[in-house]
Amino acid sequence: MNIASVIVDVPAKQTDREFDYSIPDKWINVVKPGMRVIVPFGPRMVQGFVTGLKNETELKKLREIKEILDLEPVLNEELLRLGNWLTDETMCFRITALQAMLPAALKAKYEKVLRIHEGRKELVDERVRAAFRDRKFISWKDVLQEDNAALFQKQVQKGNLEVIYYVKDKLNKKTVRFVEPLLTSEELAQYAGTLAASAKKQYEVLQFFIENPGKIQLRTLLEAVKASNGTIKALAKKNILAERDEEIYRDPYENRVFDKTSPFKLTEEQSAALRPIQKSIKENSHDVFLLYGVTGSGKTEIYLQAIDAVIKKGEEAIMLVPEISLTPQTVKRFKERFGEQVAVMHSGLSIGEKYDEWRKIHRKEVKVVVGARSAIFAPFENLGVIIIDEEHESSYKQEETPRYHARDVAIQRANQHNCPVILGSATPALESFARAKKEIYQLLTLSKRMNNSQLPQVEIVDMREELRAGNRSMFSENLFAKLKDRLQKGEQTVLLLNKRGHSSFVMCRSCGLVINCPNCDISLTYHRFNDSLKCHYCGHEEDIPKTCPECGSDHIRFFGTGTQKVEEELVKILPEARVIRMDVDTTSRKGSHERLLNRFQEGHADILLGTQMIAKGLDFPNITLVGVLSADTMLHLPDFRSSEKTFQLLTQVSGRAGRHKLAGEVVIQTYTPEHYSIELSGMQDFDAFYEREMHIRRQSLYPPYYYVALINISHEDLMKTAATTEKIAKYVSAGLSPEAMVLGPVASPISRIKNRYRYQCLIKYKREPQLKQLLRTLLEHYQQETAQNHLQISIDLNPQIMM
DNA sequence: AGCACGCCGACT
DNA sequence: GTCGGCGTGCTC
Repeated sequence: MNIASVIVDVPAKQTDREFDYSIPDKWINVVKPGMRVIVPFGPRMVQGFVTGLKNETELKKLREIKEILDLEPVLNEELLRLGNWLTDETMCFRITALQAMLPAALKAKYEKVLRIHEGRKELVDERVRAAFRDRKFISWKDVLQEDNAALFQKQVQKGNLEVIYYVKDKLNKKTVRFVEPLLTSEELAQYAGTLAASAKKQYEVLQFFIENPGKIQLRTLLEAVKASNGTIKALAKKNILAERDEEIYRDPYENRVFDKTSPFKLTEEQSAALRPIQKSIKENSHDVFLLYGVTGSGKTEIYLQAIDAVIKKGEEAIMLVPEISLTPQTVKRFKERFGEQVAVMHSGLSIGEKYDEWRKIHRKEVKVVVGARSAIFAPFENLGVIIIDEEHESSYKQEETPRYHARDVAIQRANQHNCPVILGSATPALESFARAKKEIYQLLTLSKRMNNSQLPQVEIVDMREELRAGNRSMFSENLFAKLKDRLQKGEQTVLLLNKRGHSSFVMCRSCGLVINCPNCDISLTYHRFNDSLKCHYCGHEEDIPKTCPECGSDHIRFFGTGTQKVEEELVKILPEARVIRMDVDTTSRKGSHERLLNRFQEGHADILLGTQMIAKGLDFPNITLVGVLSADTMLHLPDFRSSEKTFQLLTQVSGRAGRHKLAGEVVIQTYTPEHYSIELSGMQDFDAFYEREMHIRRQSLYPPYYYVALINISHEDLMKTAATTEKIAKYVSAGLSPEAMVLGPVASPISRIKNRYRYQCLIKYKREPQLKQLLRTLLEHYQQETAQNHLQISIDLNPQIMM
């Protein structure tokens, strides 16, 4: 086996295949599938993944693997297979799939630098030589910044300058400096006696080691003896002490003590739900369970006990949680139960921290991973269970390539490992519930809350009537009265507003002009924080115009309501209330999410005001009121799931109230109280909602009755975009069976982003075995135009959002 | 994706 | 004649 098949890190259609490399003799039996290597590719060096080994190839001449990056494969056999499955399933490049399964730290960085060719210094153009005066290497990137790039290029052509291609790891292993004595305590004491009288600090350090033998972290030592680095250095120089850097894990949860908890006693309902899961774990059978339990019904305890059973069996568990509810509170529950056996993975960690958590899994130092979507790729080898909490959450679908859904990956992996999958939710995705009803999934139901607490009382307030009654504020009489009441009682309130920023848009009252983003077809949002207008899509930022750019009038006004504005309003009407605002703006800094929640939990605030991110996972006993300021914001989005999303959000947020001893109340403000998703979420009646929504889906031919695939096309030129989409729609339509429907072309809901026009067409189908092949041919056909970046085509099978 | 190679128009 | 623009094709 002296030839390796390698997938190179060049995400392009033409390079999306294996390339063969010969393995240098010294590395035969060292190189294994799943390892990262550096290989020459054309004139440069690139990173690649070894996918297989073989003895023969059709090629006459092979180039050699230049370097091996891993001691152990980073992808095991199962994950390599999963990579192929992902590639096929999401129609991405193989390299993209492989990289998606690994932490970002393992992705290569490339650098191209120039150096004067040895012995040719005199031949180099003097202007170029001048640039090299104070350095040996010049980065090609820097050369391009300057206006004499051509000069350098010529020198390269002449062979006077050498081009070196670097492949660097993003990988940084964190090290900490340790100090340890090289002598025994007796020898140290003896030596201390010989020290000069002036070397007081050195004497103290030696005393320290006599009392505390063994290695110690340098920083701790310096603090303990109040010495400086120089003292240690001096002793090290005399070979009394040794300094050494040791690799450590960054522990995002260091300095935190988790009290060990034991399994709670389950209610009868919980036990009944856990039993079939345990059976499946015991028998290694690949079952998919849908754990359908109302908010507060104790799903987490079932997860914990299922994981416990898996650990006892010597196997491993993956626990997926939506990104926004991966709160310290959630993590705590798992750390408390399983202690050091838990790794945590979420976007709040730095690249290095994520890498360290990943390594704990890779080195089999942990048994459980709790994480967001990408944790589904945790490199465990004996999976015993995969759990997806809040399985309906759209964040389980990755919105960039590879566009995978963690639920599908979970089922695929569990199939390979012969282990069960548990999908949990109080408001399952329609697709999942339908599958449970068809007995593809096993339905487990929890209909009662724990602690015997009742589901909260929900009141729906018609804001149109409030307006008619002369109340123009954003709080209805009812909600305001209840807010005041809680304030008096010292109980807490959660207020949900599904919009960030201050106002949703800025308009001129004289001519009606709405200030739009110059690059995107979307209105700019006012941000009070720096008093500016911001585009949420391309990041464009500008000052608020003093006068209307269209008509010159100064009647510029803010419309719509954002969390910032509500906060200001609260200060006005309830000045005594202490408010914590949580949205993307206040939680962008690392750990701020946690800090705000802690403050709320500890009772330093009366009202928690926030966007969607507060709807999940909060479990605070003192919350007795939940207010939804405007339930309809999501309802009118151009998306066939908008009713489902609205129902889920309202039901979830309602579930935050009255989870413990105190009873909870919910006030939902809306302009469309008659809408079934609002009405039924008020009754917390998922089953009725399911029936109602399924009926609509059947009539309108949407999932779960039909599959959908979305093709997005973008181009700088509007006509070209429309024309190409038209052609694509025709082509797809012709290639599919008559039962399939192709809708469009239509302009995307946001018809322009970053100066590119966007069109889409939607395919609805039941069974089209040739669909993927057809789409692949389509991509191939436009390959040239997409390679030149004029045209972008993205295909999303089972899209979660229609933008 | 890069990068080389090659073909064409514009300039010393 | 040569420089540099971009279209074309290749990378084990």
